Amino acid sequence: MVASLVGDPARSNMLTALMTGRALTASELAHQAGITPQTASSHLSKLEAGGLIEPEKQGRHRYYRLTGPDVAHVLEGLAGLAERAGHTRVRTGPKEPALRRARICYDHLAGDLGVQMLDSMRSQRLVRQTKQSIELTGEGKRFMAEALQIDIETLAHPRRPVCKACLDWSERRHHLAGTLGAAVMSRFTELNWAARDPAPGSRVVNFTRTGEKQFAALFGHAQD
Amino acid sequence: MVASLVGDPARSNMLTALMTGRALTASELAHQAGITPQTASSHLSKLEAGGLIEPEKQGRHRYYRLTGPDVAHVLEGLAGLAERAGHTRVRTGPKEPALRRARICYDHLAGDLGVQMLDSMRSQRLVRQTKQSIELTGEGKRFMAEALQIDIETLAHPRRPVCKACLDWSERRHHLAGTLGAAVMSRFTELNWAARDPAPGSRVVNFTRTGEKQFAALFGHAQD
DNA sequence: TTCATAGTTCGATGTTAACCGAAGCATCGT
DNA sequence: ACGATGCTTCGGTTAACATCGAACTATGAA
Repeated sequence: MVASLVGDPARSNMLTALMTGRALTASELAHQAGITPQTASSHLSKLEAGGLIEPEKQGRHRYYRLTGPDVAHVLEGLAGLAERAGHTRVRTGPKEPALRRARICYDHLAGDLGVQMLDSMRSQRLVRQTKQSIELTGEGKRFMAEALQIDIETLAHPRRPVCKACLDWSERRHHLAGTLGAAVMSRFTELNWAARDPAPGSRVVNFTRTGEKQFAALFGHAQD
Repeated sequence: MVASLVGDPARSNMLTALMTGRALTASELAHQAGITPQTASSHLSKLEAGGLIEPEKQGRHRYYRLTGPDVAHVLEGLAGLAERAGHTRVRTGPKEPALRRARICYDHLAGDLGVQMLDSMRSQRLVRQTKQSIELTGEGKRFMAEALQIDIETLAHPRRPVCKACLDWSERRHHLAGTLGAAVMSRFTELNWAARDPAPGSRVVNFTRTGEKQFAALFGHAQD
């Protein structure tokens, strides 16, 4: 049954990550879904057997993509029904609630707080988001310099964008990635506002008391 | 999550039964899905909470229908994906395999054998099936009279059709209902070809050795 | 009123499947 | 050759949920 494939939270997270049309590797998908590679592997083979995704081997990577636009269409339809029912509440994947609150996504902040930050930046007009790309406004550059002592000019990178929207598996919305996202996260760490959980391999990010307060002052709930 | 609602076999059976557009009572749906009323009640409230179906009270009955054509549309889309993947294999509901082989659906034969019978009748040109209605051919009338000593003329009924296609939950295909379906089943019983399971409340139908043989001779696997 | 039917709620049971650790290929880089 | 990385397979644990029996509510019939 196809529906039961989509029904599982972890698989659903993977599929939404693939909705962009891009092909992603198995480990990227595992990361997006917040599960280990072993578990992801099992899910991916099930999705493949169900004809929803197809793999492409490339070196030691396996890239997966949706098998076709019809799949994306049905997934959108399901999302539409969920929306209509006000049923959009996030069915979180497995494991720790702390992971949903704040965690590391590669090198930047993800989870509830990560999404909240980007939301706030949008409503404060610090960034302009057009379709797939994000751009910092003049206001935004000033803000980063003054509030966080981050010089945008130093963030340019040949292969990596400064701002990038990254899909958040626990929130199903975007948080800030790119070199700016990384810079912000490391600044948080330097300022002793937050620290990665000491447990080996953990992606949880713990905020300090003052960190929480400062974060709220800068990116507190937007009223838009 | 909407998809997980559709993913469960029992719920999926109920939904496909509702795909006709008609509203069905809770017990009818339980019957179609092959589960007890208690279980059905739980499923129905979940489907209602998910916004897929809506109830209508009428006396002591609760009629359920799909909330809209968009729901039906998404369900069709899912079925389409399943089809495309050659993934149409029946994910049966719970319980006894005997129930899937042959059982009573109100008063006629359902399950694997029920579906097989109607299939065979079609390929033998005993019936003509147009969209939603089924009609016995002249050949069919002769067949019923000779092979089963059933006189079609006596089967007319003011409120009930002689032939009717009834959706089979375990096979997802039609079997024969209506007064003819009932007549055939009671003939099978009289001829000692089959008998309802003596266990109280059981819907299982047990075929005798000779019954199996005779049935196969009349409705053996069609080669169409 | 009393009985029967339709449906729900509650509690207990059982099965399924997601999950991860550990170990096993395969591929790439050196 | 060797180690590192990406991914898979295997085994055992755990949590979620479908399932049913029994008891309860509501509606209709006698």
